[in-house]
Amino acid sequence: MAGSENVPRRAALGPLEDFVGYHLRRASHLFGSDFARAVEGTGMRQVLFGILSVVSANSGINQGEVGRALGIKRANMVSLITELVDLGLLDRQADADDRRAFALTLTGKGADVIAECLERLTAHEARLLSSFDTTDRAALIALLRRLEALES
Amino acid sequence: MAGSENVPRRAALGPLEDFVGYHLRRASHLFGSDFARAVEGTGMRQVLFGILSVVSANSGINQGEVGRALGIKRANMVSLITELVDLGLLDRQADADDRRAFALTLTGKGADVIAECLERLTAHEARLLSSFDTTDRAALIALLRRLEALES
DNA sequence: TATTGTTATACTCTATAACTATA
DNA sequence: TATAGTTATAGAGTATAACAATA
Repeated sequence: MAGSENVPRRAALGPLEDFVGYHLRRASHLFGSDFARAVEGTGMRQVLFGILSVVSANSGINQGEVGRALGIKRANMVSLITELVDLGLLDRQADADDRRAFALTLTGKGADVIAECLERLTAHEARLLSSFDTTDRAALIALLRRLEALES
Repeated sequence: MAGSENVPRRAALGPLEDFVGYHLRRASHLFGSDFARAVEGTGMRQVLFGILSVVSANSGINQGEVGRALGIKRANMVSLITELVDLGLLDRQADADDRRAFALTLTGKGADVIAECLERLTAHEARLLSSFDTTDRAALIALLRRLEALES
């Protein structure tokens, strides 16, 4: 049979093959790796970009709210925000109303980085999803959102 | 309007909302957390269970092949396999044909642990996917498999 | 020359617990 | 009493580079 030689078939996965959790993990990791390649040189990572995105949509928001929106624990937000402030992408100012909190805003540089990444990431998603038409993509996102909605 | 008070609405995500990669990450994390709860007390983790599953379906397979099937780097397989051997779940014996390799097989205890976890994990997936009918579930897995197929 | 397994190492993400200062 | 932010710390997954033994 032509074409049947030298095919490096992969080992069967066993019961794992039928678990949604496994496929989510693999697909997520694949997207994560490609994300890193896509934004190489910008200093961005998935978590950091997520934070910038939420702040850009909610100027003046505080850490806790950002973390809640993204599923990041308070304790872990601290160094992430500090990192973004140190990079000059985020501005952290004492909140006028609540002296415990900080109001976060994007800096000009932060807005530039987001814009640059958005361009690259749009291409990155388009590349990975090149075999997906509009319906497929919408169906996938809809299914994933239903899963996310389970979060306590 | 009744019911509109005290709704702790979450902050908007901004551009992030439309990225498949983000939703994959959140959904995968959710499944991972619930996986851990489901198998609590068995000593299993997602990666370890994956390895056991592949070995169970390919008795005598070596580390490299398992890693390739699961997307785990050779270097990281070493301690994982050692861990499973030390737990008495995996047997590692010199391969008869290739003296560089080890042949991996499940121990009786390993088979027991897999069986126990399979039962719990089936319930765990059923719980998370309780709002998914057979068609939804199949559609989701099919979409995720198409993404995984992109892997080099 | 390629491959199996190995060691060493580093980075990132996430988790928990305990603390402070404000509300 | 609850919340915003913090510190310290640990666990886990993944990444790269370099090496020995064998194919």
